[in-house]
Amino acid sequence: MKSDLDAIFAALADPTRRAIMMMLLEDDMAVTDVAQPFEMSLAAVSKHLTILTRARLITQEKRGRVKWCKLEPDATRAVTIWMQGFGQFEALDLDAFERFLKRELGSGDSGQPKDDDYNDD
Amino acid sequence: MKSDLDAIFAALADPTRRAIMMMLLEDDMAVTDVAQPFEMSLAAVSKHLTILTRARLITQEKRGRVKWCKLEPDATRAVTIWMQGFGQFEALDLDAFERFLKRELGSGDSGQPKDDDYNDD
DNA sequence: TTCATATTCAACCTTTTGGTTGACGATCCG
DNA sequence: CGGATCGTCAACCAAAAGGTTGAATATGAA
Repeated sequence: MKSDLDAIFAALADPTRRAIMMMLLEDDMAVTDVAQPFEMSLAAVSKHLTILTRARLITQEKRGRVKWCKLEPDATRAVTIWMQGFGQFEALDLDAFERFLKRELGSGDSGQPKDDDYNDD
Repeated sequence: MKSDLDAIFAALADPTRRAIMMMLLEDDMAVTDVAQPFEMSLAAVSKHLTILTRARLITQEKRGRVKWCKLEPDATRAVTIWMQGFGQFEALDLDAFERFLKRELGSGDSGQPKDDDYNDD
């Protein structure tokens, strides 16, 4: 079972998808409108939107024949909490980080170490 | 030319690499020691470390025959600033986000829209 | 009904990613 | 010196990612 963070980071690793996120920051948009500024097919953009949706970074709601895309700002919370553990950031909430870390490590990822010595704190 | 964020997010999308980051949170480590808990070859882990290094999430310093890996906490700053634009986070610094966004959009990524209407605020 | 629009699906292709193995260069130790 | 250890390199491989095109499905409008 893949971690949520896998999907979220992978989704954000693509510049097209980050650009889409920024576009949606201004307003909700239909798939066709999202696609318009890009030099690629509508099908390709549709796939990008699917990836963002599966990562729960956006939601898509169909009204009539138009599918509206909107940001899901809560999704960035997991990432921000994760990131905060690493920076020497003012807003560091180490407790939240620890709790998140336990859940993340407990999810049985195949990429995880077989030995979790470094995990018991 | 690839954005820094491409490399950073891509690096963090892999659970092995995130686990490595968490291990390094506790202490600097030699490559062999980083590899020890994982069920994969030393060469594979060495590649993961190279990817983290190129993303500037860690640094590697060779002393004798041992290469020490250590976290580079500043690197997470770019991500955190980027993320903050999306969440409804207390620590939202919209100015920093806007400046970062301009630089990111200005970097001539092939994945970027040809039209930047959504960018002029 | 018929036509146009909105979006996805399916098949396909190329490049990238994440892993393997074996050989190699560098360094420490006896 | 000779042998063990540390780490990378090179060649290779399978699977996933990101794109294409053309056909299919829904819905809206005339």
